[in-house]
This record gives sequence, structure tokens and C-alpha cells, in this order.
Amino acid sequence: MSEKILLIDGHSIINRAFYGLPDLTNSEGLHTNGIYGFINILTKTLEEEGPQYLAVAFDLSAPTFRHKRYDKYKGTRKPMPEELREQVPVLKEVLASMQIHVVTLEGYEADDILGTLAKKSEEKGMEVTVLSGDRDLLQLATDRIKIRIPKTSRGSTTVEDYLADQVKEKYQVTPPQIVELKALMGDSSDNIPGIPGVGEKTATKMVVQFGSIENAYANLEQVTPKKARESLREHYDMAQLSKELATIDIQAPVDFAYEKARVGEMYTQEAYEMFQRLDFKNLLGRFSQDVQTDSLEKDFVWCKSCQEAGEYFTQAGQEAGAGIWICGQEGQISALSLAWGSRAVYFTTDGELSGEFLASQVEGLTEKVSLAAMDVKHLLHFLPFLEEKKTFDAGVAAYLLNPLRSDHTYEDIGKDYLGLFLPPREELLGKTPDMKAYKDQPEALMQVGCSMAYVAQDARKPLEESLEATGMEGVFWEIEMPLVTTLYEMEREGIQVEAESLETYGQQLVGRIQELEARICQQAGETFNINSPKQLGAILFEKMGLPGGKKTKTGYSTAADVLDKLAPDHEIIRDILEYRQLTKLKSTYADGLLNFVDGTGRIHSHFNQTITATGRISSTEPNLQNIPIRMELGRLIRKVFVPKEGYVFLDADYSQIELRVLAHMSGDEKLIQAYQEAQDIHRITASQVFHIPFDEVTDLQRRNAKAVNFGIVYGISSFGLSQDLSITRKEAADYIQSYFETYPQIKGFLDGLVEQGRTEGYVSTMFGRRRPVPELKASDRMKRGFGERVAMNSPIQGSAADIIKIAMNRVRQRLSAEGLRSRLILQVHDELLVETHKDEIGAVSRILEEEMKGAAHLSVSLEVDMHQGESWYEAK
DNA sequence: GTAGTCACG
DNA sequence: ACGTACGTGACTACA
Repeated sequence: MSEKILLIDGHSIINRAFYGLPDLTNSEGLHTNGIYGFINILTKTLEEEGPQYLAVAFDLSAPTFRHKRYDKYKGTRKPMPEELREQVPVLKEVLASMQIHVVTLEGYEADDILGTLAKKSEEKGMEVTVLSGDRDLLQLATDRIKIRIPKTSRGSTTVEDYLADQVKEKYQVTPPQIVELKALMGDSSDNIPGIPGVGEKTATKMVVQFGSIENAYANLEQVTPKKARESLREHYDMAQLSKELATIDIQAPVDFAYEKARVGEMYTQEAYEMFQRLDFKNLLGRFSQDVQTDSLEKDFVWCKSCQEAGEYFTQAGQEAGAGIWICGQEGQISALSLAWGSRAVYFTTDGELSGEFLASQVEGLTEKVSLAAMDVKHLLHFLPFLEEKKTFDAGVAAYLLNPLRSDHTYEDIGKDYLGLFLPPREELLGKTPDMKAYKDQPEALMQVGCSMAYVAQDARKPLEESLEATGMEGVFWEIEMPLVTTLYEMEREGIQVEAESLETYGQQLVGRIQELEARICQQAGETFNINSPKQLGAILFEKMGLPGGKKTKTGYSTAADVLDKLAPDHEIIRDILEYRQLTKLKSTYADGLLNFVDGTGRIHSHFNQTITATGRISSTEPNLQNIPIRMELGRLIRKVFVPKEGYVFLDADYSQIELRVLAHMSGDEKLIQAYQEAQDIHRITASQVFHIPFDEVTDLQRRNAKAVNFGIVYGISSFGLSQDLSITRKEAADYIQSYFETYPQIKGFLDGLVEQGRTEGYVSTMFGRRRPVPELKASDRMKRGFGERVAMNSPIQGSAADIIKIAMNRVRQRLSAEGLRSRLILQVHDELLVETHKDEIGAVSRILEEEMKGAAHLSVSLEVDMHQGESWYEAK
């Protein structure tokens, strides 16, 4: 058996991968799809070919001998998009970490390196495989040099293999004659001129007939068709030049030592860390267990004894800070990890230690040291004595520093801020909940718990430094850390629901739903699943032939805005819309909420502080921020949310907080003045934008002005506004223009935000919270447009979020400082709900009003609407 | 697991 | 020629 070498065309393969795969980015925002695809094609080919030698060739940016020969060479080539360009140096790092030999040569292209090495290896008696996306390489094929061309279509990759015979079969010419073809046809991507008027067919015919351009020229009179003959006569020089440019140099002065190219261990420690950095999680399994565990250098100790525990806590007390993690339920600690210095200890309560003992040890510890944790809100369930200004939440810090990440795990934070590669929780425990793992997988849980405590403590310094460097230490300590306590208390309190009424409400829907279901199927002429957009689309737009047209990737859109247009003419559509409404209420709200009622009749939603890109909080399990209100039938659900005995609800919401924030941030005098003069901002906007006396503004004009105001806050586009108002784009554009003429500083402000996003890479709220806007650098126009709207909207939405967070903290602190029994229990972006003791209504309404209005001092006042009621329904 | 839909600000 | 308003989360169908 002869030896085998695999030669890879680096740029062309990463190109293929980049364009063939969907967009992928790692936690640093680096695009990785090209690298990922490259590694996949590389490893797949290695498996199939099993070569002893391997090398990857890259072009250099320096001019090659071809440029010297022809200055327009590759001159018209489109520049590589930034998303791809940035991946090339990283790919080279990855290859280096995998001990894969990379070859470049100044003055030559990768093709020449590949050609030279292929021929050289063939002469040495080796079998050669060249992997490239570029068909030019086919000229190298022989019966021992195989060219492999991967093709990606719809996600799956197939590879075409060419030995000399297959080239002949497919192109009717020998591999060396591929050069003749290219010289005749030209190549627009390389800017090789070719012969005008000669395409693939004529070129192939000519080469088959004459063998070469020179021979064709020598027998010019036999060349057909006539147009090609004349063209060849006239442009023979150019054809010769083209041929020179298209010919791969097989004698490039490459310095190549086969020993360096020998295939060795690719799955090295360095490669493991590279793959982790790039978030190639599903490739990590290819590494040996040794490599995977070697990346974990920390020693974690398990402690079950009281005496040792006491000593450990004393030791930790000598330090400036300690990291902590707890697993348990209902306020009872089962296991606790404590990290300080360079160690972490795991305490469990299955022996001598008790949860109470550990909690008291921690309480003692907090007298001396400041604690850090990945999730302080969770910690508060077990350690309610923690003080917000003395405790550091690494998850919240990481979120502020990059609010675009979907989560902030110890693994990510360790990687980003400590350069530490820890096995992710997913690998150690999968989705097993902590408490289950405590029983079934104690070793793995120890790893997780200690990693959490360790990373929180060790990453604290770099995180705090980053917060200072970005000017977000104020947002962190003054807004977010106090908010941890506020949200914890809101979650703990929960909200009371009348479960029986909720059940009755659900029951009442069932009858009507069944009735509608029957009517719809009867009108359709068959029974089908109305909840399936696919089946529904087929019925409406194919069977019944309603005008609809495709709208989604997968078929017809049956969304409400499409159906709304058909509703006036078709009873079935009206029934479907009602059916949709009712089933939504039944499944998400009636049945959905019932699942979350606890033993005491209350629902405890989770308020998440580290999710949104703008700084808002979110609510889950259940989401209490999207309880119906716009439609009366849905709004009735709010009747089941009631205050406990002896209490009422006080509900306070900001009036147009985002528009007021915009007036303030932009400093637009006209808009500020408008707010000072009139109650009804939409009406005054209509009056000013449409040049109509205030008292003569029609409802329609007011509605249009309101939509424009919304549009401005969302990052205006004429398309979006035209959709919302069902008007033409032109009309929408006129509204916008007129709006900007009325409020000129708004335009300047919004343009400035986009500009800032472009130059700085992020935009900021009034309080310094940042949102990165990487989309502004995208080559895709749509993505950029999205980035522009985000740059305009985020500072507004985010500042409003900051303001209500400040208000929430102050309300919570005052309720507590004044010894009141009333509690803040819900926040819905611009609204606060307080379960208010009947004796405290006056005090609480003053607190709400003062703290909400006083949360920020803007150049327009902050206004608050307040309502009282025996249910959430009544309090709005 | 993704896509479609729809509830909220 | 293309195709988007900003920010979320839950449910259902379906591969």
C-alpha cells in the first residue's frame, strides 16, 4: 500500500462552509460557521481517506506573480464579507491547535502550493487527494491525484470525486485541457478575460476538436462558428495571457517537509480549549476523557464533618471574599459549596452537618467577608439575611456586560473572564434538577456546585473591573443588586388567585369552543385540526380557494392579520378567529395558570433579571406580564387575581414613559413643550404634525399620530408604519417626514444613536446600561436595518426599564422602612401592582406616586395613573 | 427542537 | 428585488 496525502484548499473550503451554513456565533460574537463547517468537512474527509499526511494551503493577501503579469487579475472580485474575513485567522489558530500543517507562500496562491505538492507527492509514489471548492483544481487530476469537491445543498454535504477519467467524462477534455477551457471562457470571479463571445459550449467544442488554443489558432479557418473564429483571431493574445493566468504553477518554491505534515493527534488539549472558546459543544465529545478532565485543574473537597466545616469557614473568613452556591428546597439547605483563594469545599447535610448549621456559619462569615454567587436571588431563599450592597451577583454582572447572551453559566463566565475551561453543567448533569442530582449523582453535583462558587468568586474581580471600565458600576450597584432583593421578595409573596373561578372560567369556554369547532369543520366540509396552521392553510387556501398567498417559509400564513382581511366576507374566518381567541384563553390562561397555583392559593412567577437585551425584566412559569387586557373576554381573567383578606390592590402605571424618555433624551424643545402644555400627547402630535388646530383633530388623525409615536420609539421605518396603519409606504414616509420636521431634534437624536452604535459598537441608556449592536456591521442589508432600529429603540426602552427598576427598589425599601404590611407583587414594564393593606392605602398610594414620579428627573414630568380594586381587573 | 401563532408592554 | 416595526413567553403541531 502506498502512502496517502490529503491537501486542502483553505480559503475555498471555508468559503463553501460559510455560504452553505446558517449564521453561527460564539459567546464573543465571533462568527464561526465557516470554521465549524471546515472542521466537519476536514474530519469527514480524513475518516474517508485515512491519509498519513495532511496539509492545508492558504492564499496570502500579498500580490502574486499573476498580478505582476496582469494588473487587473482578481481586480473586480467582491471583498470578502467581514463575517467571513474574521474567521480566517481563527481557523489558522484552530488548525495550529490541532497540529495540522498550514502552508502559505508569498507571491503564490494556494492553488500553486496544492499543485506543486500534489505533483511532488505523486512523483514520490503517493496517492494524493486534493480537497477544494474550486473547479480550477481539476487540471491537476491524474489517476493518482484525486480532486474532491464538496457541495452543500440544503444543509447536507455531498462530495464529487474526480480522477482524470471523471474529469474527461464530465467535461469531455483531459485535466490539463481544463486550462484551455478556462482561458477561452474567461472567469469573472478571477477577472480572467477569456475570449468575448465564447461560452462553455463553444470552448468545449474547440478544445475537443483542436486540443489547445494554439492548435486552434493554427487552424483558424476550421474554427466554427464564425463569431468564435473572428473573436479568437482578434483576441488570441488575450487568450494566451488568460491561459498563463489560469495555469497552476506546479513548481512553486514551496519549502515542504513531509514530517511536519504527518497526521498526528488532532484532539489535543489546546484544540479542546479552542473548541470550547468557539462553542463547538457537539465536537467536544471527540476528545479523550483525559483531555476533557485535564482541563479541570481545580481540586474540590467534600466535607461532611462539623469540625472540619468550622475550620473551613474560619479559613474562608480570613479572605476578602468568598464564593457560594446552595442546593436545597423550601428554604432548607441540602448542599453548599464555598470557594475562597484557589479552592472550593462542598458541604453536604447527609451526615453530621445540618442546613441550619451551614446557614448560621454563612451568616457569621458575612460579618467578615463579602459573598459572591452566580445567582443571588436563588441564594436568598436560604440566606434571607444577605445584604444587597455586600453581595455580588456574577450572573447579573455578566448580563450587564453582555445582555445579548441567552444565559450566563459558570462555564461561560469562567471561559470569558478567567480563561478557565470547566465542563459545563449540561455535560455533568444534563437537565437533571439539582435536588435530584443531590441524591443520584453526588460527584457530578459537587463539580457543578464547586464550579459555581469558584467562578463567582474568582471572576468577581475581572467582572467588577469590566463594569467600571464600561461605566456600569452605578447601574450594577444602585439598580441591579438592590433589584435582586426586590424581585426575590416579589417571587416569594406571589399573587393570590381564585382557583375555582379560574376553573369555572375555563369551563365556560369549552362549550363555545366545541360549537365553533363543529361549525368550522362543517363549513370546511371535513374534520381537521384547526390548531394546525398547515392543515388550516390547506383547507382555506387550497380546498376553499380563498385569496391568501404564501407568507411563511413553510406554506400559507394563517396569522390573524391575514385572516382579518378575509373576515368580512367569510363566516368561517370569523369563526376561526374566535376559536383561536378562545383556545388561547383556555390553554394558556385558564388551564395554564391553574398549574401554577400553590397550596396556599397563590402563584409565584419567576422574575428574570438577566434575559432581555434592553434591560427589562421578564416573567416565566407562569408569565404574568402577558395576562389579557385588550379584549374584554380575556380581560375577565384578571378578576381571578385578587388581594388577600384585608387587603386591596393598588395598581400604578406610568403614562407614556417611553415617549417622555424620548423627549428628555433628545432634548427636543417642541416635544418637551408639548408635554408641558397638553394632557393628550397624541392629539397634540396630530395637531402639530398635520398642521391642524388642536380642537379640530379627528379621531383618525389622533390614531395615526399615535401610531407614528409608537413607530418612532420602535425605530421608525416607513414599511412598518404603513403595515400598522394599512396605508401606502409613500403616505407613511410622508407622515414620518412631517413628524421629523415638527420635532427636528428627534431626528438628530435618533441618527446620532445609529451613528454611535456604528462607531462604538453599542448604545446606552440614560443610566449607562449598554446594548451592543453587532448587526450594524453586518453585510446583509436587512440585518443592518434591524441594527438601526435596535440602536434607536434600546436606549428608550432601556431607560424606561431603568426608571421603573429604580422606582421598584425605592417602593420596596420604603414599605419596609415605614413598617408597612403592603407588598409589591407584580411589575409589567410600566406598571406596578401592590397588595395593599386596607389601613395603608393612603400611605402606599403616596409612596407609589412619589417614588415612581421621583425615580428620575427628566425635562418632562413623569406621570402616574393609579387605580384601586378588589381584583386586578378592577384595579386597572 | 423549530415554526407558527398570539398574549402583553 | 428584497422584506422589517421594539421587547418578551407559552402553547400546539410536526419533523
